[in-house]
Amino acid sequence: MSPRGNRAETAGARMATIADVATRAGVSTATVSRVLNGNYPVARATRERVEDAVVALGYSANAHARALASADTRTVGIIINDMVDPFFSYAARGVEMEAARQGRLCIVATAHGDAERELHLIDQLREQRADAVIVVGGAYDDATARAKMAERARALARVGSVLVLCGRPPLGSDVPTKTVGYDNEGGAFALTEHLIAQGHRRILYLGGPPGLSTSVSRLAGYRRALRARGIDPVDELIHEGAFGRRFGHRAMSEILTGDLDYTAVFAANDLVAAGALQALTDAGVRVPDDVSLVGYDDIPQSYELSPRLTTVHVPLEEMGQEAVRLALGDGDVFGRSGSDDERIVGTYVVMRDSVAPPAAAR
Amino acid sequence: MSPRGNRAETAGARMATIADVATRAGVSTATVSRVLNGNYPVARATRERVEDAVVALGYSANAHARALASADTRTVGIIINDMVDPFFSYAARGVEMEAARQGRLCIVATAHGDAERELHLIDQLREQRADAVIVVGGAYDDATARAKMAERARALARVGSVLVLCGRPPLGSDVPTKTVGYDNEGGAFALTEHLIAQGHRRILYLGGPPGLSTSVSRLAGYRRALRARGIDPVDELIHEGAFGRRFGHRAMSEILTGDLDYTAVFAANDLVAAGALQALTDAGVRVPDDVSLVGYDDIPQSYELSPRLTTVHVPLEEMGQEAVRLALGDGDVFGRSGSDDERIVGTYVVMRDSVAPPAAAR
DNA sequence: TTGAAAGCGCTAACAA
DNA sequence: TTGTTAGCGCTTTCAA
Repeated sequence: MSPRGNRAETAGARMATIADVATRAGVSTATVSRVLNGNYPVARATRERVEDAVVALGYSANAHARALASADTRTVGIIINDMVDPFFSYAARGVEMEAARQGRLCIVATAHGDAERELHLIDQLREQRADAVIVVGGAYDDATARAKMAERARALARVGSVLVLCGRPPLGSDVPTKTVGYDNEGGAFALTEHLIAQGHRRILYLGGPPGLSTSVSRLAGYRRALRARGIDPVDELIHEGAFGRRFGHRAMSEILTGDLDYTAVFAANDLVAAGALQALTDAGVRVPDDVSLVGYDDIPQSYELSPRLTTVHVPLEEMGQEAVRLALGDGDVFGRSGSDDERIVGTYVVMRDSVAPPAAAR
Repeated sequence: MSPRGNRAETAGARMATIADVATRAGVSTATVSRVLNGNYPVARATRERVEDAVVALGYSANAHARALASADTRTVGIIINDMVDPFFSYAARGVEMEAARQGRLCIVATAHGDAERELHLIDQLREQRADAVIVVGGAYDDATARAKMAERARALARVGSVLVLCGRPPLGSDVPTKTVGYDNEGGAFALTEHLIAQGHRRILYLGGPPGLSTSVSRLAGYRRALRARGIDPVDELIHEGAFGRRFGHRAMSEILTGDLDYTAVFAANDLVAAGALQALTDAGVRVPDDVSLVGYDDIPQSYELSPRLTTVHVPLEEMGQEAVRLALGDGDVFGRSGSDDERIVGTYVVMRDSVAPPAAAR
């Protein structure tokens, strides 16, 4: 008997291997491999015999044996914060669909904002020898975190994989990563400018986990736009916290109970804006008549709010798609297309119905 | 030289294998394997030497070699229609989180409603030897489709995996599958009854792809409830189509241009309801004052609509979690907990603000 | 408590 | 166009 029983024996009939197919077709395993992969010429008659044997035996190639014997695994890993957050699920959709287009499978894991867990997941994905590991979303960008991440990037490179940072600052040119990003600072600047152009001068900034790179950049853009127009950003108008709808609702509600003075709200993302909008509406504050409101990301829901939300469009799905292209190429016979290490996707302000001049200016 | 270069050689330094660790620690590979897996006693001193070697070498076990040599892959596959549809992303979240809790990775693939693609994905997941393959969502339940799916179920069983049908009718007790479901017919019945109890008699039924098991059941519940109250379901009030927001909007808009008579709308899911609500609102029809509206699934967005939507709560995330538990157990040392093949999760009507008695009755 | 060694199922170099 | 065969890196039986 063999040294151990494998799972299929447990399940009943032994499952067919390439050797069984070879025997039944009267050829060698090498030939079977060739027809399966279609990478070497095989005589028509031979091929047909092999194909028949495959069907007759219900043969299913073992991807692990294949991965072990060859170079790549036809698998990509993606790490997101949450499966149901539109920011992440749209990015994941881009990754999954592009991977699928290339015949690759997609392992998706969630870190829920926990940096340690993110590192652990990268390790797990490295064990899987995923052809690429794509990490989506902002990061807490301190030296320690960067060092740990850089170490993971090198470890991945050592096993022939590649770390792709998606919507997160690069780690430095000495670290083997690819990155696809977009300009948070610039987008926030443009959005704030739009508000200022409408006449707003006291703009409440709401949301984003303090220290998270995405928050930091958006807040920086907000500040720079104010200064550029000679307005001094004041701390009492800046309320960081989180990226969720719940935070938006709670923070806005609290602020509404006070006597803070502002004519517009810059929510750090659309979810926060949605929460804030609900608080505003519940309090009888009309948007945009009484206060203007903007969001960020342009998730589809932002179009469905009433009023439809003015926001910055971020091509989340395209980001995901670009991430796998950058790492793995087009998947075509000519191999990897661009050999650059960084890609920037474009964003733009989309003006809808949640912004108007402040009441005093009308 | 070895017959071929592997990927790591391409990438530079050869990556460390278990043999390297063994050499450096001065033990056999068997011992290294033992400390890595912690499944056999190893002397403390030996263990420490091995652990040091692992760190020093930056060793990362090759999951494929492991999968090849042992029984399970610590991987589960899930097939959904779309990454960003809340119905599916919540189910996927349940699967991913439970899998993660068990230390398993989750391969997620999308079929976009294409039955052939779904079968193909099952085949791919079988090649991966996923410990379980979970298929989420309704199916077109004809004999051919059932036969093909049954064949996949058997093929999976042959490689020691298991097919889990989630929110889809069982294939019959002779087919090796597990299923976790919920009562669509009963939920639709209860929801329709609620509408009737409010005084509605002409209830528009909107949405759901005709023939899809989920649609079929919901429509059946709607019809049965009407008949139970002596109301004859009439075809002119039944408009099937799709499960998306866009369909809801378009269909409702069209109907609004006609002179169809109804006092309530039963949308086949919340997305359809959201689309319909927008059409209604845009047309100046007030919900629930002019017409009542209900949805199905209770996705979080349905709480955020105004008015908040009355709907049937379906525990999507729990369904996903139950699917992996049913297939793989709790992941604890005592092995699989329940050995049943089917689990039903409970649903209930959640009454919010989108239903009122018809105007005529007030 | 440890080691030797036989596979797991496949690919690809080499030879024919 | 095809076959032979040496691995890929790990687990597990068996023996010590």
